Amino acid sequence: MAQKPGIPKGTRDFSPVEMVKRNYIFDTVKSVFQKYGYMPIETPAMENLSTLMGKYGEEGDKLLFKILNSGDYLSKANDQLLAEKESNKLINQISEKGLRYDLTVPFARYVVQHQSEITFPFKRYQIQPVWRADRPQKGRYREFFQCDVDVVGSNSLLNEVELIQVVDEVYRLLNINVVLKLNNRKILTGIAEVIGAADKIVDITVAIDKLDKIGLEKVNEELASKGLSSTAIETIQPIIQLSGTTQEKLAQLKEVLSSSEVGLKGIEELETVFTYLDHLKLELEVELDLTLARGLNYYTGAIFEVKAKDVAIGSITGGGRYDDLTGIFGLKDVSGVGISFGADRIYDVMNQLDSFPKKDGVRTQVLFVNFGDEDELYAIHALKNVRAAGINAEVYPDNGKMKKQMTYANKKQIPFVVLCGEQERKDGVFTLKNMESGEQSMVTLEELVKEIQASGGLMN
RNA sequence: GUGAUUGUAGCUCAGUUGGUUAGAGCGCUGGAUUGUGGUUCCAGAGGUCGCCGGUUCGAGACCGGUCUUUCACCCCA
Repeated sequence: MAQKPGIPKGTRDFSPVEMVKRNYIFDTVKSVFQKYGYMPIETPAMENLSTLMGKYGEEGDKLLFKILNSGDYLSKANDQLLAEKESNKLINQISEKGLRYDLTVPFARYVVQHQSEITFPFKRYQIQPVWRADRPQKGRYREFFQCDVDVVGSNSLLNEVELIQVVDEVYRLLNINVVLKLNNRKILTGIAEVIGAADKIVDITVAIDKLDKIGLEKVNEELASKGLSSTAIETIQPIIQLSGTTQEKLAQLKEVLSSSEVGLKGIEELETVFTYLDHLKLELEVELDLTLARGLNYYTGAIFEVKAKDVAIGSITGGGRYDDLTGIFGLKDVSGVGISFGADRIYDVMNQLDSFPKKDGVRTQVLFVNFGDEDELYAIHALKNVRAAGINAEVYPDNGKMKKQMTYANKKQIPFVVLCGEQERKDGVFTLKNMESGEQSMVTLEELVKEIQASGGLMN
């Protein structure tokens, strides 16, 4: 009995039509990355679990896909744990590999492992799928592609500025209106310091991140429930509700954080970045947003997030600076900063806005109808010349009915069809049919090539 | 992980309080048209109603479980 085929939850097949669009996104970001001097690398889909575990917080560990050891994976398992169904404790006995959760941690691993061959600062980009075992929902998949650009081995804020330029250029090319939100983890640390709750920084950032979602009152409730005193909550009110221009916000912050060295350092960094951005006069809207926390706990400086203005789908790009990601793997004092473009969400946004280019440049421009035998030979000979002229062309592989071959051309939206049977072959010509207008004419090979090239080739 | 939601032909969906042989549109195949697609007309093929179990004389419909879809929460691209 034939079983119904299917794919795992949260994964997707991509049809030719979708791939053309996806590749357009990949090609666009790649071209920008390369323009700024970033070079490609790739890393394996699976990493050692020890590389992945503990890098994304408790929640992240849960969302890691673990791979069962090969062979008799239970043979080394502890009997007692097995009997008690202690899956969490059993994991490291039955699994030593996992699917990568993002591209940043594998990159840090790569840098440490290849440090002797790398010239710093190292600028790399990486476009590969990542996997997360959470429940799929709108704009969330279990397998999705990230397009990462990172610089490691440089503390300069010029890198932050450059990455913002990359964001600006990518989204201008893709024709998406976005706003880039900028914050600095040092400021968040400073806030926690000022209210004497340095250990609560994660709780505080998570709570204020929800401001525009659940409102001020609920945020304060959450802060209280996490054990913050009412005076502490009182102290950070002006920060949560900061308003005015960027300059005004920074000035207010300076006052509140005057007693915190890290806090002031964070403000200074932001000021520098904003000053550079002012000089560059980007079209991109850059907004200082203190409610931007981002969950990944390895960020130490700048934090970025990009949202589409016209589509509600969550962030489509995110990133930040991490001062010590390579430290865990034994390479100290290498700071890095990077951002990640979420290709799948960008795809969803562009689809909703219908902002993909109409002409894709990849589909077949002309189909040669197959009449078999000597006519077929005549066709493939001409076909070779047409292809040599840079035209995407194919011949129908079987001497099938005309109706079938024409239907094929129609379905594939091939704009031209060439008919060359006995008569044409004897006269050394071709019948060229324009599938859009229905017109057809007898032409020589040269005229055929010229006409297809002149048409721009592609209908939508 | 928590709370909802969906599943009937290749696709989109009807299917009455539980009652004979489960329907439509689109698509597909063949024909009208042996060298002409996208329009039209005619005919045909295609379904263990997601899966397992239960209630019932009788289940596509009701109940339980499971998988799947979509959505919200947590978290995140």
